[in-house]
Amino acid sequence: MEKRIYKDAIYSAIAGMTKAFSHANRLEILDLLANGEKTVEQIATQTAVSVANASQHLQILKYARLVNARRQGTSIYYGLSSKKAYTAWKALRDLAIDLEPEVQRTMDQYRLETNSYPGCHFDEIHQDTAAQLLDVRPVEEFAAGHLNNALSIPILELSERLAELPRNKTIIAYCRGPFCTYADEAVALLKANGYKALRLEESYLDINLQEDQWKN
Amino acid sequence: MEKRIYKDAIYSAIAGMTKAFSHANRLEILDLLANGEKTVEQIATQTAVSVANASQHLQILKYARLVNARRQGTSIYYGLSSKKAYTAWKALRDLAIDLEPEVQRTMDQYRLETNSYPGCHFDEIHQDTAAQLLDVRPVEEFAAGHLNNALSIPILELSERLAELPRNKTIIAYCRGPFCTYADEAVALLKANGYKALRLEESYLDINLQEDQWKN
DNA sequence: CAAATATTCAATTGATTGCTTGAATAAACT
DNA sequence: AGTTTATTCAAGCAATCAATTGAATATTTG
Repeated sequence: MEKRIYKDAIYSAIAGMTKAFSHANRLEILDLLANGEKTVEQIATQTAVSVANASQHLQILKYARLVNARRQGTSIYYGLSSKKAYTAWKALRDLAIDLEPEVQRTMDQYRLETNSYPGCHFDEIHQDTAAQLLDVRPVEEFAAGHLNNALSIPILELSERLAELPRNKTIIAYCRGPFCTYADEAVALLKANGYKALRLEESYLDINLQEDQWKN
Repeated sequence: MEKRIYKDAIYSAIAGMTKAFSHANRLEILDLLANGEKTVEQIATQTAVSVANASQHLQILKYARLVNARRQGTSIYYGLSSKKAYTAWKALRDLAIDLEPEVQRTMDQYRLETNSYPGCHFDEIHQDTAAQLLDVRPVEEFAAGHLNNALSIPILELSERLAELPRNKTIIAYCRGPFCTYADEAVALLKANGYKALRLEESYLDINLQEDQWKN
């Protein structure tokens, strides 16, 4: 094999897979699926596209082996194929947060408009006994994996279930990751009801991935 | 700001940056620039495209902030903008090596055709006194950064400079990374001349990045 | 076996991306 | 100042990608 042919083949194959990452909707889908399996319809609804369109994007992700599909009952559940797929998405995400001003600006503006307060990091609070972790994602996502000692109250039920939360602790709300707004909404609601509350910057998967690093 | 508008803005901005990664030639350029600054002409020559075409790809990479440009004398030198950019490329690369069969197959076939021998990893050899690290990249790349205790003999000069290598040690050749063939060529030449030689799987940057992880 | 339902396919149209060519720019050297 | 040289720009054409629509498929459930 010619050296040039070899390199072209390799880099083209990688670029082919990389193309799966280069569409806003597909990134959103990956971010969503990182938190647990979902049906095509759920994905379409939550990312605000048509079912046919979501299906097409899922085909592309499946062809690139970033997600896999599993039939259960009448539906097909799509899920992230591997942790490495999340690692790659996280690397791209962190890079963009770092050097794409548009991303920073949009995040800042959102937090300003919604009067969000500064978040905190897992390292700072995870052995603080005066802090209570609160997972505000849907229950299925909590079931698929969550931080140790976290309480599960989905954001939609939070206003009715405030009583379950300890009054004497700071509530640390977390959700799907840096672009998810559930935790911000939770903090706003909690503060309005007299709780001390903060948003955790990391998601469950970010922590999970980090812990894996120490294992190796 | 509407939640939907916010998410669309964020994911679109990230996808915009990600598009810079989704072309074979641009990946090859990133891989090249990770080893040190180069002029447009050098990049064009080494990646086998026209100068105008290389320039266009570089504009795209620059716009995405993955590379930056610096004028020196009559030429413009392009270089990787940050270590994070390499981290992201490495994450994509590793993911593809892991789950894109075409990449694996091509690498395997190349090694078979060129009778390449199995490589070794930095962990296994870096404090082995019976091993001699050999950097076969061009001198400028060696100057831009190299592994401790490595000798620098560019692949083009290797056949004339064999005498500089210790006969009693195993020569561990390394180059630009997993898709670079210099180290394979070096090992073939060394073995043909009676040396014990192995290819190092990692590049200088891979090790460098790994060491940074422990620092944090 | 038939009906219901979730998902995928196929075809179309418009938008974006990629490469080539030849000209334009801009800095550096004489 | 004029010339050289490296790089970029602009225009054009081909190829690829994206969203929509409506139909087709396949599996479950009755």
